[in-house]
Amino acid sequence: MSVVINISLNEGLFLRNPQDSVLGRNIIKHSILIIAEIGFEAFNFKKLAQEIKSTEASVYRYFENKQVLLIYLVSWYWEYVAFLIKINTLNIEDPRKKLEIIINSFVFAALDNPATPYVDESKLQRLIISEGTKAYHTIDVDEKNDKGFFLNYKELIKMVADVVSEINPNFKYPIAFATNLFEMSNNHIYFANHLPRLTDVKVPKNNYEEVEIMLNYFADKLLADN
Amino acid sequence: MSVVINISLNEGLFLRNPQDSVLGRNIIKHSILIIAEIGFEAFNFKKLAQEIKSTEASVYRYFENKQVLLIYLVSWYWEYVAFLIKINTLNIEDPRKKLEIIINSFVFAALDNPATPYVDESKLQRLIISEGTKAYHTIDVDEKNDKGFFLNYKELIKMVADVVSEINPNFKYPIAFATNLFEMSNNHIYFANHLPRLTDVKVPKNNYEEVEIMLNYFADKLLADN
DNA sequence: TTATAATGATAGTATAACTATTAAAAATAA
DNA sequence: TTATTTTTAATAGTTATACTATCATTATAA
Repeated sequence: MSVVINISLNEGLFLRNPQDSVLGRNIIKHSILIIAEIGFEAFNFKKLAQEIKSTEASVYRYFENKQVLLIYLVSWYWEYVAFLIKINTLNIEDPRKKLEIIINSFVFAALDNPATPYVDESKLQRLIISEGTKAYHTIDVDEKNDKGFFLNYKELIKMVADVVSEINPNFKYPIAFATNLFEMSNNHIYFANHLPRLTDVKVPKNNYEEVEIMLNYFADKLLADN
Repeated sequence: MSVVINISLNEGLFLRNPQDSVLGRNIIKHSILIIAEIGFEAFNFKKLAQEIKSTEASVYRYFENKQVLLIYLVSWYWEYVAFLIKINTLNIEDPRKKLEIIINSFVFAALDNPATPYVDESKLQRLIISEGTKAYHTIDVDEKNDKGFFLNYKELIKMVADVVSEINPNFKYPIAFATNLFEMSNNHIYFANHLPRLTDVKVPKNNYEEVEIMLNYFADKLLADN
């Protein structure tokens, strides 16, 4: 028996659902691997097609262009993190404990999950950390937003912000703090690996424990009732 | 009489110092305007050359490529913010007051300064907000870092982190908090303008007051001695 | 089995990101 | 002031990217 998680994403993100065919799943799988390896700028559909022994034209039948494919991958990740949070907080009452699990889920998202056979979670997380914000730092962000391309991220943030408000209803910026937790998590892993003078934490051998401790420290200070 | 601020940047960032010639200053001036208008991806040296009535080849004599030009602009901005902070905190003793001025300087950086005749600060800030992180989110970040391309940012962060430690020597993550102040400042202005559901603040007509208040709120909570 | 859809193979266009060469103009030094 | 050097402009060319179009082939579904 095997369980397969099916992540559902906005239909506008693709021309043909990549989850429904071998070629589609290959596109997802190998685009993650290639982008994680050579970076988003050097990545293109020709290289991807060569890797999966298909053609550029075939890849274009699934995704409008590489920018939208990136948004797809990022949305997939956000949905996956939301899924992890939901199952891990299922029986938890205490909101502070819930937030702890949320923070831990950012880290846990790097563990490979056999229920997602065509996604290497560890590589995908690396991609998110180094390329993720390029998904929404584009000149046409408003049009893309109108098409609902960022809904998954917004829903995830809303979920976290609600927990923040539960912990301390008087805290004035629950949404900003929720987005900040994500951004900090990604940024400081990146800084620790590449620009260590921009952070206080270390991540030896991709052990993100210090990042987790830091985020909880920030949460405690910010959400203390004083 | 006129005062002209000369920002000094790492020599590795350019092939010929753009501050030393009319063409060079034109490159700086118009690259800011064009990138702020059409975004970094659509920007290229041909469009820039057309705008300043020069040629692609001439632009290439100043900058290796558009990525390095972006780092130059971003570094220029960081140096400028550092300069603003220094003159505005000159006679201030109280570190909490200093941090308030630092936070205010992020906002103030958008005011046009006649002492920098070839830089439109307001446009440059918009560029930093929407494209800034692309300067260091590149596959060759380590090599660029080795060449000292990000020193200006690091120095600025160090200066802010020192103030943070002055306010509360027991605070465990002064550097992370300093970088976070910058990132939050930029991100939440961007979110307020493009993805409002990712923040709690509003920036009507580029009035960044709410962002300033939020950052000070975070600073107070985080640096309170408890 | 036939129709329909998905994929592959191939070709072509416009633009980007450079590099090279030579001539003209501008700056500077003798 | 002229001669020399440096900078810029004009032009052309190369390789790669980001697509689009067409048609043949293969898989799938009715």
